[in-house]
Parts: sequence; structure tokens; C-alpha cells
Amino acid sequence: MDRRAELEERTRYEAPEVESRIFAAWQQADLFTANPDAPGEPYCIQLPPPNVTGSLHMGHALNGSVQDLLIRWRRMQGRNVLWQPGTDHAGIATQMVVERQLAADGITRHDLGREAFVERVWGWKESTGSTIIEQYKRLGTSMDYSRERFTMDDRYAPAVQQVFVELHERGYIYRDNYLVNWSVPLATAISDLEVEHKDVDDVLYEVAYAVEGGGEIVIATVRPATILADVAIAVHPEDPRYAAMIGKQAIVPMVGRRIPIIADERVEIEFGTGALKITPGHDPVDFEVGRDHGLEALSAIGLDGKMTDLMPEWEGLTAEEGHERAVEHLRQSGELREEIPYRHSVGFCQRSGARIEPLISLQWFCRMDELAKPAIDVVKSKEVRFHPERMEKIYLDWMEAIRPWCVSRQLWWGHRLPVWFAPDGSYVVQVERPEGDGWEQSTDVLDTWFSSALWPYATLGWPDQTPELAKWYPGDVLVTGRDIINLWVARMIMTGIAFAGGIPFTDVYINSTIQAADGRRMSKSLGTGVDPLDLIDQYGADATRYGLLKMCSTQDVRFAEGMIDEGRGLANKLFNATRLVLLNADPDATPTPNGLLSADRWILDRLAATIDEVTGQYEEFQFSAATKTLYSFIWNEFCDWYLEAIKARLYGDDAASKRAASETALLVIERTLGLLHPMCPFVTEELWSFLPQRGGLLAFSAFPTSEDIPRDPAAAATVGAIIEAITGLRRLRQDADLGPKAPLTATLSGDADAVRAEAPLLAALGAIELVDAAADGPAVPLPAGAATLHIQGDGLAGKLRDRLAKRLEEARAEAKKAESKLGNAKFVERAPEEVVAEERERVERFTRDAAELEAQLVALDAG
RNA sequence: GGGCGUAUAGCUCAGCGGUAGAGCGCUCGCCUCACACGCGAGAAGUCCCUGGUUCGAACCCAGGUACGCCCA
Repeated sequence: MDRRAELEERTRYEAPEVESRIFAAWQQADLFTANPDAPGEPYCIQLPPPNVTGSLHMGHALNGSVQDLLIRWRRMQGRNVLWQPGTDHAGIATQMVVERQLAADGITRHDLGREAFVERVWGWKESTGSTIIEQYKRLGTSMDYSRERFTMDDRYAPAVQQVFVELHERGYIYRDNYLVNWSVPLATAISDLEVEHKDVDDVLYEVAYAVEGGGEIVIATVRPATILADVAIAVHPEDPRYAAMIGKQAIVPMVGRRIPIIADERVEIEFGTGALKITPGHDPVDFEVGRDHGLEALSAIGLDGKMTDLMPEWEGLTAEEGHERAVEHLRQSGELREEIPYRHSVGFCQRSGARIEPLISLQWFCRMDELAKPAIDVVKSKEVRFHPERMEKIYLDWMEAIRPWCVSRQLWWGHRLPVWFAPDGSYVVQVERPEGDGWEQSTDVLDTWFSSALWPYATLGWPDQTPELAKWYPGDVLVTGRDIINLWVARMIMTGIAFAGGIPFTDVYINSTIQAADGRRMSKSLGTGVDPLDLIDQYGADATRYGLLKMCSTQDVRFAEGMIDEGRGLANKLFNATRLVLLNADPDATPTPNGLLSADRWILDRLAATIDEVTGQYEEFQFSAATKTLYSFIWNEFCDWYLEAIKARLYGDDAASKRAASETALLVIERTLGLLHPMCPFVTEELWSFLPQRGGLLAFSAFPTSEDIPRDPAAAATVGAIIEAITGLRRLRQDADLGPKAPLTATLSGDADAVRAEAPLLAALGAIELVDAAADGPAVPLPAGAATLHIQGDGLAGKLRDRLAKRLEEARAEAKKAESKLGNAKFVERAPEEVVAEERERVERFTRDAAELEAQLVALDAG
């Protein structure tokens, strides 16, 4: 079947068939493969590596749509693009997935042992780790799949080791006993950023401690079991209630230990009783206070989440049981004075959901203040720009108060620390195992985010000076979600400056978070998730991309399936518009700005404006606005008006007119396909293949420019006026119960020459013929000039009486409104001249309309 | 506790100083030779509340209310 016959047959755009075919064509043409030696200014986007455990969700789909739009657009502009894909090893998440598999067989990772377990995780990764990258392909993303990286693969790991060693050499990395966020079920420390805070209803217990030499002091705590580990009581130095007690000793309930009463400004006078028990082993503030006062840190709860031997008879109880025992004990002894309901914020482990146990343990930390400094400067100086701009506040607030980063994790899946322990407990930090016997590598692994912090340069081969690194570092835009600005973006900027010689990207585009339709978080566990692959099946990839880009703005949005459906409609519309033109155009026509008639000049003017507008919107990350610009140009201006206007010419006998319409329409289609391609790559590529005299793929073609398209504001204004007149005419037909195509005649009054020249347009779109006769009959005013159409028809005015009356009322009201504005001396005096002039024009126009309508009504009532 | 954001048509959202907009839904009329996944027309809004700035406020400012998110 030849292509023309094929096109004739396909009356709908069927996405699934097209998508697989077109994607294969791109692959075959090597569209995706980046070459550092190719010409063109470099342009690079690093895909935020999804977890290997992940499957494509709405956030990925949106994120991917934005990045592919940018990559395709820049590729068409002639840039040498690289979109670097890959996945993250996601320490805790991945380890948990495999542990769950083991649990199904009734075993734990400890049964397997570390080596076998890690091997098993690798096996899992090899078999299913690329799922999400494969899913991205359904969306049509043009990443360089041949360069897929994994944060633990052989080419990536050396960078991680080297950065750790260098940070240590520069004195940033150190080992310390410190109070960390401990996740009991995961048996590991986690960073501050992996802690979620939630409000919890607790009880505030007020407990009396006896004071040596008489009296007592009452403190408030929500965790009475930690009393066992108290090392002091602190009061505010200026609190008169306790001034006399400072320096005395208190007796810890239950264990009878003597502890000092100290003064510290960090105590809140207003909170509880104003006296604070100091338990450095279980509370971050207490830990600081304890260090400053040289107090030791005791632990009532161990790393296993069980009670320690501070109270020997409770040893081995869970923390919860310890809590109950303590409350019971204090009640019986009479030392428990008050139990007050208390709602406060408590930290939970993001991964396991367990309440965080702040515990002392020996961990590796990275001091961040010096790394943060230049990273703050590059954002303040706009060397790195956030979009929307306000997002930089999230970054700066965190960076300016940055704290040491606990980088070690007690997991099995991850990058082992390049730290080697000698039998005597001393250690060295270096990549290679030291010479000699007995060296053991640290059993800790690095925080997953440590390795992803190096993503923009480790993927390009750093520390080797590869051609890729030279070409594509720094990259251009990072597209990601707001939730990982600090977790990931900040750390890439810091390590990029520290190790790769500069910022990793110049723009950070933060895409919207898509909520479920009911406003809740979109998540599988809540059952509120919508699978983007289902949307692609149902509506097509182009429609899904279009809908997501339309939803995406500077704020969080609720998922609206209607926007996807709108995209489906647009793809179908464009498909059919192209069919109309290709099947009916002059066979010799080529895409040319042939402005024979004013309608042609009008659509060319609109096309040029649309090209400029969309290009600007892409440049400014205004993707939602771009969907609107393209939609209304394609659907409303091109299809509803231009194509309707030229149908008669395409079917008609006037060769020159047919040729002009064909050439202009072909040009509009050609340019529109290019404009829309970054957003909807499949349907545009498919249609491109049908265009005459166009070789090659659209994806490789030049992005449209407006340079060679003539602008014609006069034609634009004239046709704009005709469009308004025809809309008025159609309304009149409806009101008078005339059919849409019933032939009508009309006369013109006023400044009519320009309008008379457009008689064919009026005939084509309004089914109305201009005749030379006295101006009579219901009026349709033309907005741009003083001309008025008078529609002729027997009894027409009678049918329109209500409508005329209504319009008279409206015209009077508008005229009055404008008059009263002009009656305001201050308005005339202070408003800009053109605003005042416009108001004068409105008075004139509505007064004229009103007079005309009034005359018609009078004539009607008289008759 | 601190910060950020949002409240506009039935729904989802644009507009962000000069005559209230779109898509969907709804009503009416059309199987008009590209598309019924279509065409034409229409109804529908104290632009959250109260003050202020301004010739003029949905838009700027202040306060309030409601909701969402982030940080500690």
C-alpha cells in the first residue's frame, strides 16, 4: 500500500502501533548515542538515578517528560547532547527487598553471611535492575542507553573510594562516638535527612528527684526509662526558683546515683517545670550540654533496642517494657507527680517507619561547613539558578546551618568504607589494602547519597580525565523533585566544586510534586497511585507527556486525567489536520510561506509568533504555558480557522489559490511538527514521515525558527476582525433558528473597503454573500473598524428581538461604564494615555452600537 | 516552634495592576466530503474574608481563615 492510501485509511491516530515502530526507528538511526567528538556546543542532562528497586511512577514520568523535552529541543537546535541515564544502588531499600525475598524462604541475611548475601543482591540487580530504565523507554525518552551507569559498578566505585580518601586527607572525615539517629529494626545509623518528623500523642511525666541536704527538684520527661542514664539536672542560670540548688547533688530515682545540678542557658524556663534532666546518651540537646559540661554519656537502651544493665533486673527488656516498668516503679515510690497529655513531634525512620532511637555509637562523619561555603556562594551569585527561584531558600537555609554528615551505615549492601583496621585497633584510610597481614576492612558501608553526590562526574569517568568529562562537565540542567534538594542536589554542588573543578550544572529545575486526585500523596501503599504505564497504554505516550507537562507548574498539583485526555485529543487533531492537507494539497506544493491571500498572511503571522512564543517558553522552563500556546495555535487558529478557510480553495479550481493554500498549510504543518516534537515526539515523527520532500527523522531536524516567515500585522488585524464578525454571525444564525449553512446576504455600511476585499473569506466561513444595496437588517459590528455587516432576511429582525434588546442593554451598560471612567478627572490625568484613549474608543463604539440597535428596535416595534 | 506555598466557573488549573480565561463537565443545534477522539453556539464566577496602597486591585501591601508541604 502506498503512503497516500495508508494515510487515507487511518482516520485516527493510533498511538501504540506508532510508538513501538517509531522508537525502533530512533534506535536504528542511533539517535540516542552521544559522541564527545561530534560537533556542536555541548548540552548535558544527568538523569536523577532512580533506585534499582524502583518502577516508573508519576514523578519519574513527569521528570522524564521535562528532561526529554529539553534534550530533544536542544538536540534539534544543533547542540551536542548527552542525557546520561543510570540507577542508584539504594542501600537500605535494596537490602530490604532482598531480605524480604529471603524471609519468604524463612531465612535471614545472617544465615547466608555477608559475602553470600551481597552476591545474592548482585544477582537480583543483574536480573531486574534495569526494569525502570526499560520503562522510561515507553515514554519515548532519548537517553544514551549505551552509557547506563550504576552507582556501584566497576567504573563508578573508584570515584567513591577516592572521594572518601581525599575528604579524609583534607581533614573533613573523622570518626567519633556521637549521638546518631539509630533505626533499631534496620540496626543502622541514618542521617538527619532520612528522619521524618510526625506529631505524636505522648504523656509528659513529672518526676521528683531528691536533693541532697533536703528538698527535691521536679523534672518533666516523656521517656522515664532514660532516667537510668541521667548524668545531671540542668536549670536556667536566671531562673530564681532553682538558683539556690545550682551546685548541689540530686539523687536519680530507681538507681540512686548522685548527679550534679548545673546551670545552662539552653534550658527553657517555660517548659515543664523549668528543670531539665540531662541524658546525653538519649537526647541531642542533652548530648551537647553534656559535652560542654564534661559529663559522661550513659546508655539505658542499647543498639539492639533493649534495656542495658544500668538497672540489672531490667536488662534485656525492650525499650517499651522498660518504659512501663519505670512508670510503675515511679508511681509506687511516689516520685511520679504528674502525668500530662502531651503532643509533640517525634522522629521516625523514613525506611522502616520505626521511631528513631537517638543513641551513642561510633560512626564516620564528614564535616560540611567548609564544603558548603563555596556551594552557598554559587547559588547566591546565581551561577547556579533554581527554578522556581524560591526553591533556593530551601537549599540556602539548610546549607547555612549545615551539620556534620553521618556517612557510615551498618548495612551489607553498599560501598565498603576504604578504611583498614590493624589488629591493634588502629586504622588507615586508603583505597588499597595495606601491606602485611591482619588488616580488616571496615564493615560499615557508605550512605547511599554519598555515592550519588558524585553522579554528574563519576558517570563521565572521573577521576580519569576522559573526553566525556571534558565535553559534558559541567552539565546544564538538573531536573528533580523538591524533596531531594538537600539530600542530593546540595551534595552534588558541594562535591562537584571540591573534586570536579566546579559546579555540576547551571540550572536546577524543580518539578511539581503530583498528588493524587483527592489531594493525598500519590503512593502505592495508600492505593492512590496511578501507573504512568497504564496511561501510556490508554492514551499514548505523547498524550501522557503532554498532560504531565500541562499539569506541571511552580506548585504542587493534583493529578488530572483530563489533561492527559486533552493531549490525546491534540495528537488526533494534528494527525487529521495533516491528513486533510496532505491528501488535498497541490501535488507540486512545497512548504513555503506563500502569502497570497490575507488568510495566508494571517496564519503565517500567527505561526511566526507561535514559534517565538514557544521557544521562549522552553527557554524559561514554562512548559505548562507552552502546552497552551501550542494547543490553541494548532486547534483554534490553524484547524478551526485556517483549515476551514482554505478547504474551498483546496477543493476548488483556482490553481494559484490552491497552490498558495497548500504551500502555506504545508509550511505551518512542517514548523508545527518541529515545535511540538520535544513535547510529543511520536505523533510528530510519524507525521513527518508523510511530508513530501522531507528526508530523515524529525528528531534530527532543525528546530523551527521564525526568521524566514513574513510578519503581517495588518492582515492579522483584518482576519482577526473577520473572525469576530463570523462568530457574531453564527450566533445570530443560532438565535434566529437559521441553519449553519443557510445562504444569507448582507450589505455593508461604514468604512467597508477592507472588509469587501475579504468577501471570499466571509463566504467560505460564514456562508454569507455581500451585496450592494441599502444598509438594512440586523447588524453585526466588525470590531477593528467602523464597518458593520447588515444581514438581510425576511422577518429576521423579528426573530432576533430579544437578542437585540439584550445587546442594546449590554451596549448601554458598557458605554456608561466607560463614560464614568472618563468622568473621573484623576483617571484622565494619571492613567497612561493609551488607556484613556482606549476608554474613549469604547464610549464611541458602544454608543454607536447602542444607537444602531435602538433604531432597529424602534423600526421593529413600529412595523 | 520556624519557614514556604495555595485559595479564581461544577472539577482540574491558567492569568498576577487596565473590559474575568482554558480543558473537561453541562445545555442547545449539527452524521457540514480531516477528525463524532468531531463541528457550531450557549449557560455558568461577591476571583476566601477584612482593611490598606492606587485614577484603577483577582493581581501589590497588612491582618485573618482554611488547606498543603518543608525544616527543627
